[in-house]
Amino acid sequence: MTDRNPSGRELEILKILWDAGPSTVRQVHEQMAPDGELAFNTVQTLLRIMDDKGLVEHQREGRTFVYSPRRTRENETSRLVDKMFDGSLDQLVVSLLSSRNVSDAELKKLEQIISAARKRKEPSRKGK
Amino acid sequence: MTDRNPSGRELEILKILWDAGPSTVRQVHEQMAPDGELAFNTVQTLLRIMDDKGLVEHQREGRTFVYSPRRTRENETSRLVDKMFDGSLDQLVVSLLSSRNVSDAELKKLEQIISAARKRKEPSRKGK
DNA sequence: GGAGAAAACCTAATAACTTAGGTTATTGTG
DNA sequence: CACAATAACCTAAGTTATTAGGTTTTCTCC
Repeated sequence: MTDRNPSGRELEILKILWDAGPSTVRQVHEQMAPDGELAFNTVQTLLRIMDDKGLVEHQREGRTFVYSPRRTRENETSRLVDKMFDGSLDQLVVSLLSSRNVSDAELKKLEQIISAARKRKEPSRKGK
Repeated sequence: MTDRNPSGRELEILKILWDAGPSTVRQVHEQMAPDGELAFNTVQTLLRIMDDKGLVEHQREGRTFVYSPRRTRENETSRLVDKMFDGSLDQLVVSLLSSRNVSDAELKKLEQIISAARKRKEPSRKGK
């Protein structure tokens, strides 16, 4: 039970909580089903179960519960990369670049992100 | 039915097929459960169901079936990124860099991968 | 050809996921 | 106070996932 993965709907809810921050059942419901494709109660049940499983936690706010994700998107993604690529970030990126059309602007941004990460790493390479 | 996601075990099996190439039930079983934690029949059933769902396909080879994945790892990953990050590759990478310790060697390799992708995209243009 | 092994095929039970209806408690309003 | 609204709580039904035991088929070897 240590690390069961979130199922489809669970992931959907986690994503909403990641994007929107701590939310009430109502708020999550509105995000998931703005046109009522899903009952309020359904979302409520899902959240309660996820609470039991430790995927989210809640806090009373007056008489309503405010739910927050327990796992960060970072960790969740990391687990996925481990699962799909044995942890190889390189492989993941190669894979993504080959499967989707990435704009030059995005590539450029990526380049910057990487080089920034390298700079952050380099200067402290003396300590050991 | 168009795009249901593979569940835990299914993903595990897909990964084996991606890594090892087309395999028989026995081969998959040995990969998944070298010490018999899972029955042969279990793996066989999983593969048959995945076949029904179109996640894998099979081919007779003598009297045994050889299974191959129908979806590429690339596509599967792509779908996941869409789900978690609304398709933003940048966000994904930022996220991963923050959640794991990436070696400088790996970062360097990443840089090369990306700059190669850029070149492929705009052969006529110059880098900065 | 028959015995044994290995494979596919059939079946089923349990657990987990997904959905939502009904019930109860709280609170704000006329 | 009574009533409507809103929220949590309880329950359950239908579906999918996970697991594996039997059964039948097919091959191989003596």
